[in-house]
Amino acid sequence: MNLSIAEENYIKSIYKLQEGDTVVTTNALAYELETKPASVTDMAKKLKEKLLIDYEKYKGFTLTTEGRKMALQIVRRHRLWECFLVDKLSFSWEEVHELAEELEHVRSEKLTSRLSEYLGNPLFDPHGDPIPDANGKLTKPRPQTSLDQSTARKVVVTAVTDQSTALLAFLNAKHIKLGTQLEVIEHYEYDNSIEIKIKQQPPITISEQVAKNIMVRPV
Amino acid sequence: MNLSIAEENYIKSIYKLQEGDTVVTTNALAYELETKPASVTDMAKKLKEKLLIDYEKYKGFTLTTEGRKMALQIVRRHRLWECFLVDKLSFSWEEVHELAEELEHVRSEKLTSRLSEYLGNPLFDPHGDPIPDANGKLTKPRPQTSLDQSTARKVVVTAVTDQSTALLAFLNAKHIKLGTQLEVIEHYEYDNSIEIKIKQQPPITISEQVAKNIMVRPV
DNA sequence: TTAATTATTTAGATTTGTCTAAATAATATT
DNA sequence: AATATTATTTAGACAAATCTAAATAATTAA
Repeated sequence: MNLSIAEENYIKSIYKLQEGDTVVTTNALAYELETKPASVTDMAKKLKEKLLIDYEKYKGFTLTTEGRKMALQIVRRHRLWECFLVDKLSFSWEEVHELAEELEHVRSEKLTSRLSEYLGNPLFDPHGDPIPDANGKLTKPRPQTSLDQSTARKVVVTAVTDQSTALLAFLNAKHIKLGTQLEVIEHYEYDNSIEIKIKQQPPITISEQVAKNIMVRPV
Repeated sequence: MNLSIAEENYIKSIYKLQEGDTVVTTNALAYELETKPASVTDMAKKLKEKLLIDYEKYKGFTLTTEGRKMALQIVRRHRLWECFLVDKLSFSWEEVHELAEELEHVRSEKLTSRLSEYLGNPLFDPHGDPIPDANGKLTKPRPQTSLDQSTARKVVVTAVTDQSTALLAFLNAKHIKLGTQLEVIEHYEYDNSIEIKIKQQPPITISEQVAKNIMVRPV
């Protein structure tokens, strides 16, 4: 099955939005892909035709087994390229998403497996997301909660769920990156903001909105 | 100036065919791009509009200064990716062309310069072709002649001009690659075939056609 | 349960890059 | 120089991916 770049992007986004067995709606997908609902309907017909999604008018979409397989291959390539850019070319983790978005569309099983091998067959990308193996098998994600839900005092940052430039820039300014150790000092119930301390730095306060997008694992 | 992948491929092919100041013809470009002359004419109008080529009806095309600049950037990316695939991912030099053909279209100055740096700012790609620097400056190609014109007895293979799978497979079978040392034993005037010897291997005979496509440098 | 709102789809148009078939220009041949 | 051949361009069509505006279905609220 040979997909166009556009089709790959749709499949990837449906995968991303599907989370479990949720049905993906037309509007949600249009928003995710920064396109119009009418365009999504058009593409949905094509993907159904190719047996990559289940789709009935007005009922939303879910990936078929074949579609999920495709999605996992794309995700695999995306995350491996992110590793490459960070580990080998010294990009910072907030810069790599866009580039990986392009590199992921080079479809070569041989390239992908060689790249993976070269990187030491990593299990997680720089954002902490698991990398599917060649068969599409995902390593169980590390036990993690969002910072606003965490009860532990000492935690490590394992992922950031919102990839917006705004958030990533904010975290960068505060010197918070993957692997950064945080100590939770105080949880203010009034607005759910959190006071944290990073080693050798003065404590800072983080809004609930930010805390929700920082994933952590107890140390 | 933001070019589509199709436009980039046209610019690159015109650059390739232009060699010096030759005017590129519609048919030659159509053949190179494996497309139809009518399509070439269509695209020529667009590229002229964008000031990347000089073009008058029935008179062929040449790149403008701006067009040549674009071409050199694409060529730079292509050849750097070839280096990466061979040096880092252990691909053999005859496999990398197609993959580089795709990777070259990721347009990021930062990625390109980081990649170049990571590879040690190489001056030549695995086929022996010079890599333009960030400003589009080309290193003078190494002094080389085709094997059929070479007068030296001992030579090194520096490049292969014909990238066809057939030739590359042939060379592979004979264990001839970039950097291979050859000793010219005999030049048969009858059919211009050449008898050569590779270290620790029995002598082999090579047709004029093959010899024309193997570039060598005296040792 | 009807009306209002929101979500989704359809119809028809647009852009990019391509094609075939026919027309025209340039070049080669006699 | 007239004719034949080859190269190039034009005209008109098509597929992919998108869009806007209008129509229709589903959902929510009164």
